[in-house]
Amino acid sequence: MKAAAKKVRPVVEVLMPLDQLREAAECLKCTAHPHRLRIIEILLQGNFSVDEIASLCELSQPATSGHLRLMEAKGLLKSQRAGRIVYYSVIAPQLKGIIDCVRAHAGFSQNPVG
Amino acid sequence: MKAAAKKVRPVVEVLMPLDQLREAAECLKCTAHPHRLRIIEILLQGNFSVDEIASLCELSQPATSGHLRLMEAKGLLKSQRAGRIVYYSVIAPQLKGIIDCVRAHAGFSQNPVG
DNA sequence: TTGATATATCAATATTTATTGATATATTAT
DNA sequence: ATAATATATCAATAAATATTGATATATCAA
Repeated sequence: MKAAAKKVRPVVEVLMPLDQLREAAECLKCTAHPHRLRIIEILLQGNFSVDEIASLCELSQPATSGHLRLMEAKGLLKSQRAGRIVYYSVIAPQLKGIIDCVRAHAGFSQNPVG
Repeated sequence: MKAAAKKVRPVVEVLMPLDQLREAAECLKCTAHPHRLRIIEILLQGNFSVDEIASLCELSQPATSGHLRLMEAKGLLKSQRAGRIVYYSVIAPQLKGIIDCVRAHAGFSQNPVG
């Protein structure tokens, strides 16, 4: 062996590129809000109008609209107008995974079977 | 049938209680940062010192320490001093799930097999 | 047109979070 | 005690987010 080999720790496995981490962080930040998590929970079960979501969440209409538009702007949701009603729905597949993860670790299970 | 039954939409399945959503949001908010995601990636592969993490992440020492203590304060990590070196490690099981979710949707797979 | 309903936008303030460098503390070796 | 190393804290400014109510727009019905 040559010169003082500096104590080397096991090399870390491949890490995701920063760009991807930034994107992921954006998405996570968007979901990191209790009311938005609830809205996502609801929309994972179907399409709902702003009004329906507002009352299911017990939120004001403007607040609900704000959350929905924020998530739409980030590409997590999409909206579709039918007359005067606007229906929102999930488009980002990662939302299912995030909610599953949240449920899994909150002592809550969607299918209380096991 | 009696009176005008108001058009009823399929009832939404059980939603998580707000308290749990608040907790989950706290945790998500904490992970929703590109450098912290990287730190979590690293710590999921073992225990590392502040210095090691700083250089793996190309972050300053104070910045690294700040992120680590924040995550420790939220109960996601723990630290253990050995002499003058402090090793951090993961304690919150949900971190694995979050990183898996992030990897799954970033066109990145840890085991580039399939 | 008017009125009613559904949704979106704005503005203003409050709160939180990020970022940085300077400095403090703790540990070990001499 | 002093020096060197490893980590933590502080302070100050910047930047991002949340929250609320008032108001605007759009659609439909009469």
